[in-house]
Amino acid sequence: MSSSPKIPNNVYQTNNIQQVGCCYPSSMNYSTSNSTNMQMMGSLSPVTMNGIPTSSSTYGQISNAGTLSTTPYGTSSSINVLNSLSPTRYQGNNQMLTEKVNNHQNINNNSNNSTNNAAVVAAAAANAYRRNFNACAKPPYSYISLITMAIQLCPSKMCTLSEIYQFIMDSFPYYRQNQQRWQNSIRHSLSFNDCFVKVPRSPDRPGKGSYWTLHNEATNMFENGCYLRRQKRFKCPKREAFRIHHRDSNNRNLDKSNTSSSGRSPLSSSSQKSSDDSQHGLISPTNQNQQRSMSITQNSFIHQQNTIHQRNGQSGADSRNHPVAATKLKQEQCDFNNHIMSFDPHFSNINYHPFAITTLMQAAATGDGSKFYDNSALNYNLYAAASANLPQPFSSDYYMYAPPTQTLAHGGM
DNA sequence: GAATGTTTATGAAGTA
DNA sequence: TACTTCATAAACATTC
Repeated sequence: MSSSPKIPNNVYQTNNIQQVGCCYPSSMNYSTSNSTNMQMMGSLSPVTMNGIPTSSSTYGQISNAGTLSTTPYGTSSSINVLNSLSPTRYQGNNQMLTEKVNNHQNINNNSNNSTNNAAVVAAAAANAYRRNFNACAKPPYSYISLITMAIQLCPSKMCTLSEIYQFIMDSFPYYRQNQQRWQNSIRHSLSFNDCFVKVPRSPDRPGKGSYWTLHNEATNMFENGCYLRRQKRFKCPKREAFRIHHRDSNNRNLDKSNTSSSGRSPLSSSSQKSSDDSQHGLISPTNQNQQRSMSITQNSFIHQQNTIHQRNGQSGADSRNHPVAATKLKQEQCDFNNHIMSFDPHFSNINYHPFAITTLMQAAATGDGSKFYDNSALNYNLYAAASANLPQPFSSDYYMYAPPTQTLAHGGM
């Protein structure tokens, strides 16, 4: 027998495409620091993506080339090719959109059942391809979106914090870096936003941390399916009423109010949300609105400066926020909504919105791959060829595909 | 002690 | 332009 580690049930592998599944709880250890196998898979360690070193938890799948790749799940004879150029939705523009639609229509017109089936899986591969080939780009999804994805894609609709972390890292290579930074933000988002509700563990499932789920009335925050920015922030009515009440109260007593050195309200209690959340209760208000109002003048000035920067083709002042690519993506989405949905009935259903992460991630399992398209017929053929070797169905709750490998470049055309 | 959870604070960017 | 949403940092508390 081979000395290869046991392959989890939800992991499949072919010579051409590795499907790296992740079934909650993730049973796979991707840490390069603990796995010599991962170091074997990539020729470079630490791995770099477009020159940017990744964290120690980087997957082997995004490593650079190895002629014979050994992974914890087996051996692959394929060559992972990264850093090659591929048009991506992060780099979209109007012309690309037009091309995409044309290609999409051509695909629909010319396809038979066989190629449709191929396209189902190819679509997911294409999406993952784009994701992986943009590994250093920040995904244009907010933390609230990412958490929502994790919860909604989980069959039980509940995730622990660590499972949310894992989902994000599984799905978006960008977040395999600077984990302390974004994980703090994730925790903040969970606590701060009313749309997330903490569910205590049952006695038969002991462990650290609670489960997190979506508030009953917040399950449709992203009803347009695009997960980019919510139309309106969800606020629990009870909490909002409490906030308003207490804000007014605070305003009346503004002169008297005295916060501690940490700025905490006397009402603040770190245990309050947990106890109240489980009962859909209330939390202490914040003074954020007041503080924001005080900074409006400065904010407006900065905003003007950034507008000038953007007119000149420069990014905003703060690189921490969404990259310019996200702006382009949103423009692309806007163009799509305005000009394409109107004449393409296939996209009139929001469930087919190509920017919906649920569409992207579930297509291989349930969807119609023909709704995907790419502006490159070459790439489409590669994906279609790749799909022939993809195992299905698969049982993983969360899944993603490694990028198509170089072997496809020869076999696909 | 590490992971998890809560809150305050600040500022960038989007929207009406 | 005012307001909202989101990202990030940090302090601190709680839980395992």
